[in-house]
Amino acid sequence: MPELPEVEVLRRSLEPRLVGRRIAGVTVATPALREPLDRATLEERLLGREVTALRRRSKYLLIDLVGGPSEPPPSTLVVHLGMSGRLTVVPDDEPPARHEHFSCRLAGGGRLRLVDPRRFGVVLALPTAGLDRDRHFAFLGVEPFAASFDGDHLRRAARGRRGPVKPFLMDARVVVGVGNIYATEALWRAAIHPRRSVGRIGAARWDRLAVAVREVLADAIAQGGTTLADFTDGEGNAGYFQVSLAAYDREGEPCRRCGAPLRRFVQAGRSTYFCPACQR
DNA sequence: CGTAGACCCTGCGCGC
DNA sequence: TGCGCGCAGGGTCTAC
Repeated sequence: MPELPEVEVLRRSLEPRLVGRRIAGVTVATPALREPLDRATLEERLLGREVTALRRRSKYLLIDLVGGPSEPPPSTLVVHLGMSGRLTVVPDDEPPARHEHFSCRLAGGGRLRLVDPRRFGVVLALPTAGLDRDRHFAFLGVEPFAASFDGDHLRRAARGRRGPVKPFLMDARVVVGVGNIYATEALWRAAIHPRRSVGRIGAARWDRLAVAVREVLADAIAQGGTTLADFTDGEGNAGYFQVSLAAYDREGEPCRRCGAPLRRFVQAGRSTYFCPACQR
């Protein structure tokens, strides 16, 4: 469910509600997420600490923490929402929700909780120092809003590789944060066929694609993300970029550029939508 | 080596 | 109304 824009929207909404707050309690209700939750480590690295900042790397939300009884080194709560995760702050008297697998009680009131029906999410606590050498982050590629992400980056990354451009664009070693929706949308914006081989894309097309990726992500962030079923920000608000989707989930509907009916097919196990007339 | 497919899990919408 | 099927925004592992 959440790609980069949704995690960024979540980060921005939670930041003012969490920075400066202290974690007074940790509850692990369901350890069996994509990776088992380690209650002892979570307690050790979270309890009694104060939130200093919220960051994002790829589709991971990073909640930085300092302090605690024994002056421990800074730690970071890492949360990945998987497909169906929702992270929100709710009042203390809010009863535990179905699929509320993990929560932190905040000193002074409120509870940060993860609700995740499909349990593809990840929650872990790591030392802040050396975070990017952790296995979850060590092999991640460039952030799409970094200065180094451009057509040239894509062109060089594609060198020596084969296969269609859409799975390439979704490969986090190439560029992070671009999932099925935004890969579909970026290719539509750049008028590139999702099946086009990466070996048959010239510099001009790579440039166009890099611009399209950045634009579609920025537009989605500005509109609060895409809510297909269950994405919300940290206060429970839905996004509304779904009304701006030009290709995703629009099989049979007219292309907004040329009017031809959009088509759907399955690529690398995921639904892909494209305009057979103007995406080449 | 890189790429394709299965798999993890629950919920929902659809067709019968 | 009820049931079974297919599908869903992610990532990782195995098999070629």
